[in-house]
Amino acid sequence: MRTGRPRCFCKEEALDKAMTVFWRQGYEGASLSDLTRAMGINPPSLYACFGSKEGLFKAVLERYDQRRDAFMAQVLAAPTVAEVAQAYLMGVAAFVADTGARNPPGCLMVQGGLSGSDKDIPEMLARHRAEKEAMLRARFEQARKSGDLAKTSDPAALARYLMVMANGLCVQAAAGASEKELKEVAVIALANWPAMVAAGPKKARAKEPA
Amino acid sequence: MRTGRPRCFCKEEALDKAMTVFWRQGYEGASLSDLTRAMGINPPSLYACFGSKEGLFKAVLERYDQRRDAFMAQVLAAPTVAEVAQAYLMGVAAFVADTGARNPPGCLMVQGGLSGSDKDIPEMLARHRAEKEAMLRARFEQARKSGDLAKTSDPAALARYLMVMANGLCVQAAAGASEKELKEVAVIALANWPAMVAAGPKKARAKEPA
DNA sequence: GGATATCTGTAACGATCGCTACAAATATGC
DNA sequence: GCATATTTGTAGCGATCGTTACAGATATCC
Repeated sequence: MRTGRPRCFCKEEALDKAMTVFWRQGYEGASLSDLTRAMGINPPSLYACFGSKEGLFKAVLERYDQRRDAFMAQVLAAPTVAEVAQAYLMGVAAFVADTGARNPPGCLMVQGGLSGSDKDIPEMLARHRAEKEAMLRARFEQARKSGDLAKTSDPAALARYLMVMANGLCVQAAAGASEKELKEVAVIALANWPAMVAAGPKKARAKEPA
Repeated sequence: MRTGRPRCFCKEEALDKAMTVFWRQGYEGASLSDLTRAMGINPPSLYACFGSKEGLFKAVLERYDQRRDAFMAQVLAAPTVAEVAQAYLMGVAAFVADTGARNPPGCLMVQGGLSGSDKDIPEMLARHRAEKEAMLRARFEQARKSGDLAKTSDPAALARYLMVMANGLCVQAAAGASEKELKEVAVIALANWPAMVAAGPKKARAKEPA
């Protein structure tokens, strides 16, 4: 066992407390005093454990990812692409609406900071979002090989479409939309999914004038 | 004419300079020194003209709205709901991708601040976004009365769907997505629009487990 | 029971935050 | 020309920012 005075707080609990602050107020909007107050510790403990505010945010983000990994695995395990899409969008809609009051509405990877005085945090969050998108894309590419998805379809664009929907749901949730309202949107987005992936998106229409 | 020493800067130009700072860095990420440096004026001039940082942001947001009013009017004037949807999403995709380098990528109403240390700015931006959504909803309600949209369809949900897409495109654009990538997503979102609005979204599916 | 190592709370660091007091500068009204 | 009104640049306000020095507290090692 390690020598020295032991830590007086639970690292995981402290990260959860910090997560809700970053989630609700964003990276720049969360001050050190906000964080230490919520975590129930003093600045030196925070810095000894996490190094800096940005280090704390990284640790929070990793914990956030861990929590969502189970959800993503469940989504990707769905047997058909249509069911993957449905599980993903309906799951996101349920998650980002503040159902249990355990978390703020929206998503840390969006609320955390789309912009800021420097680009570190926005880029970090963008990388994490891109990672989720890559998972969906890989699943769709696999489906195209196995024949579940038409050869003419574009797995990358379909994955991006789902991510755009998910991020849009986050924005709407942060503004106070209800789970019912978000699921109505998800249903619309999914309504024609089977027909769409069977035929593939009509690429020609992308060249029409906006 | 007014007495006293005249102003040395153009209010509109100053607002445009401030707009790009708020757009790129968000409300909280934009410091007074960032703003005054970009605007080419000193703090007292800013405060005499706009009252406060929040006052400046409000003025910037109003100017932003004015710029987008022409676009919204053009969208709403499209003859059919399908063309309204297409004009809106393709127009947004073109706008939020940093085409001309005249503006930062994304949308001020999203990048400006989804979260923050206090809720004033996020709520202000949410109201402005809701205003655009209300315009689309009114257009769809009118279309339902005139028969362009099926009686079984839900104008509010359709308008919300378009807003979710638009906001999602903003998030993706802020992370560096190209206009081509965004338009591919828009095309997917629009691909089945005519069939959808003819039949109306199937409400029953909203009650399926996520 | 020291010696050592780590964590704790207090208290404060320099830098920056949003904002403003003040006097010089520059216009109009008469 | 003189009084009045408004804007300008300088310079700095109190508050808060993220961060850390320091000494006391509490554990293990031997």
